[in-house]
Amino acid sequence: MKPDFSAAAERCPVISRATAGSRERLMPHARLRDFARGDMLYSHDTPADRCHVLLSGWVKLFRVRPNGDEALIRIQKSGDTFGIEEAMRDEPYRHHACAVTPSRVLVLPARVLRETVAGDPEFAKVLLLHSFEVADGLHDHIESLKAHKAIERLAHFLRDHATRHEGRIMVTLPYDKTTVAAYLGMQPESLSRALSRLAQHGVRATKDQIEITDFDALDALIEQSTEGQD
Amino acid sequence: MKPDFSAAAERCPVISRATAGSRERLMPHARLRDFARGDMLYSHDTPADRCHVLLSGWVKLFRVRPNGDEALIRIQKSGDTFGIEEAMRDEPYRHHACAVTPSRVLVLPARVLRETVAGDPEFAKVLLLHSFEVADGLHDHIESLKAHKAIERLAHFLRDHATRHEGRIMVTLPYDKTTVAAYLGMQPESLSRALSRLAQHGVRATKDQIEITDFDALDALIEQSTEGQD
DNA sequence: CGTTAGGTTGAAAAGCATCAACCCGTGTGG
DNA sequence: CCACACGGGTTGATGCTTTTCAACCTAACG
Repeated sequence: MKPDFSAAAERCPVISRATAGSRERLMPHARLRDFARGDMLYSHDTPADRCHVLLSGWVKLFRVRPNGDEALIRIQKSGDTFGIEEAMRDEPYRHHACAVTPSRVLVLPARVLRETVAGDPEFAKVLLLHSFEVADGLHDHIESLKAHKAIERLAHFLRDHATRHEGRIMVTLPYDKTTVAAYLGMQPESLSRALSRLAQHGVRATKDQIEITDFDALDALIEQSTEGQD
Repeated sequence: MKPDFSAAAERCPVISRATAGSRERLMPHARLRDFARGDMLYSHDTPADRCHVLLSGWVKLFRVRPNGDEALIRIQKSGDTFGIEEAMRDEPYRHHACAVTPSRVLVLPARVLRETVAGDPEFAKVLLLHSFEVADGLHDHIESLKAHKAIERLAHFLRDHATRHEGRIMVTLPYDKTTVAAYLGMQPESLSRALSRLAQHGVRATKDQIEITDFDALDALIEQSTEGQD
């Protein structure tokens, strides 16, 4: 049917692994929605009547504490799914979801998701394996929050987001620095200072570009906290 | 069959919700194992040929960084399951598992688990919902690591572990303080100091007993960081 | 008894947050 | 076309939080 959908499906770790039957059951109910930066996809504690597959852009999942602070839970990239947990259980969403860049999203009714799981054991297994992968990521995130200090978490983040570009290793921050800071569990000011301190470790940060000039030096910083003395 | 098993099954969020058919398939292959404090249940990067249900005691899941530091990922209590993710995927374990108190564990071969999932769609769904609940806990943990400072995380921990006892609210730390500190993402020294500072907030800590003398005061501390000024 | 493991305490330093000022590119309205 | 305000980001000064390192305590145990 609509060409965007099948291309999108390939990138989604859930839909791309679903059987043809499940896809045919799911996709007719899929709607495509576009969100501008700052748009809310859904709100904490509202009924999870739909789940989402991110086709492009970035979406943050967060809670708001009464003092107004945001606690950033997760950041979703293209291909990621969210709202599935709550939709499967027919519960309210456990957090807010907000686009941090312009984003295109595939929206599926919760009811259809549940019916597909009920009708296709293979699809349940796909969801299960996907859920394990998400949990893996959460474990890694917890480990880094407990074991690394701010500058190391940032170094790790940069390494993960680096891309080669005409022989140079560049990092384009996927969203604004305030959000990066929240994701890494630090204040924006600390992020700014950490970034300048990384100049000593192979990172050159200019106005709106970050280049890794010495990948090994950056690596050494990351591995150092991880380096044996025995 | 063996009486321990059925009693245990009721407490386990996975097995208690499995169908009778799945239980009959699983339980004949279950073995009961006891571990002393400090015993390893399994090691990081070894083949996950079995998964575990904790019947009593406490088990920590952790990684070791080359410098010898332990990064504590999760602490499992009675009824919790671990190793399922890896066993389902036939992958190596993603962390070490070690008993922090004497522990009794139900051990199931990975093969039987996978066969049960393959044979019973309902069981896959139970696993899926369980996996969601685990992820919920990880989200909460991440939020608290990012948004709360050490003393608040400790206050929260104490509140979660408090039990009424002849009208008094007592907290018995389930395992040694070094492990509690690692779980909360702080150094043992910081835990010790945080605990004494909590004396100002309705917590009396003696030699090996902790009493919450003013539950509201403790609550106030936890909610404070969460308190609106708008 | 001496030893050891787990825990506490103190002093000093590092790390990070906070608050305020400031910078700069962008957009808006006079 | 300019003045201005605004959001995002940076910088500096300051203080709180947490770590680090060392010493010390105490209950348990051989």
